Amino acid sequence: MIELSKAEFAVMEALWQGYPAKASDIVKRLSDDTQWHEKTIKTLVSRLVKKQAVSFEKDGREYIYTPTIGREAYTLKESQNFIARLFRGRVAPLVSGFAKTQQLSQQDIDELKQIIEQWEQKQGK
Amino acid sequence: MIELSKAEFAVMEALWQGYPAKASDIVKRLSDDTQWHEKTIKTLVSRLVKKQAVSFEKDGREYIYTPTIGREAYTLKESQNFIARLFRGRVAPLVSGFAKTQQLSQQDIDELKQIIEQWEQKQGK
DNA sequence: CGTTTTTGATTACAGATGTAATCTTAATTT
DNA sequence: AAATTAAGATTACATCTGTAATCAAAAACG
Repeated sequence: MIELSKAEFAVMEALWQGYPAKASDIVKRLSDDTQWHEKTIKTLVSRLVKKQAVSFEKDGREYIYTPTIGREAYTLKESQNFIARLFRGRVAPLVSGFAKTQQLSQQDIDELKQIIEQWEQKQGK
Repeated sequence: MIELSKAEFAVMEALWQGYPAKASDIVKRLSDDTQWHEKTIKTLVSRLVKKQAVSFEKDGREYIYTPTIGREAYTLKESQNFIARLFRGRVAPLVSGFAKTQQLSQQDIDELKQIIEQWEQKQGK
């Protein structure tokens, strides 16, 4: 699986916001959230290309970048890994921690209920 | 917050299994799960001491190690960070990903239901 | 056309990480 | 007592990460 560092992930977020995108677009988007130097961002983009998380097409001397992986797919993989490592693959303990420390909102609860409902539908139960 | 690398976390897991514990105990426990060399494990323990995730008492020339942070507290912090970074702080999207890819068990569902129930009790609703 | 700017490529460099090996010193064994 | 072993301390070293600076080449500007 493609592994991204935190900084690389932040760059992916900027790209996922809209693609294909030029380096300058990515830089612009990231300026809103970070103080990263343009050079830093370009280094990160290069590393993403090398890791094949991002592909590019040439347009004159500029490159037009596109993510090769979707945000959903990536975050799901990461979540699975995380949950496997910390909670032996089960999601409930994580949610439980949030509950115990009052970090669940009404919205979370509503969504969880819906997830459960759909799950039960699918189980034909 | 104390930051642990993956390898360091694995060592903490071994220590959390039972403490205070001698280095040799930790090594023994980890042999079940990993192929790490004893030297490697001791290096990791030293780094944990340096990071103050672990403290020790001398007993002759051996050290007796104790974690300074609990597993629950640490994994909660990590989870918060993770969820903040990937899902803007909300757990439901993560659970939703698991649901979509059939990674929720009946047990997960039961536990989630219980969490919800308790949450609603607390909200006095 | 020469100069400045801009783009990506290459190089830099310190700290973290994985994964030990070597060193020092004290304990154990013979 | 001499030799071996074992514990932690120190050193090692490649790779990854964060964070750029410098370089080469092409484009835009004057």
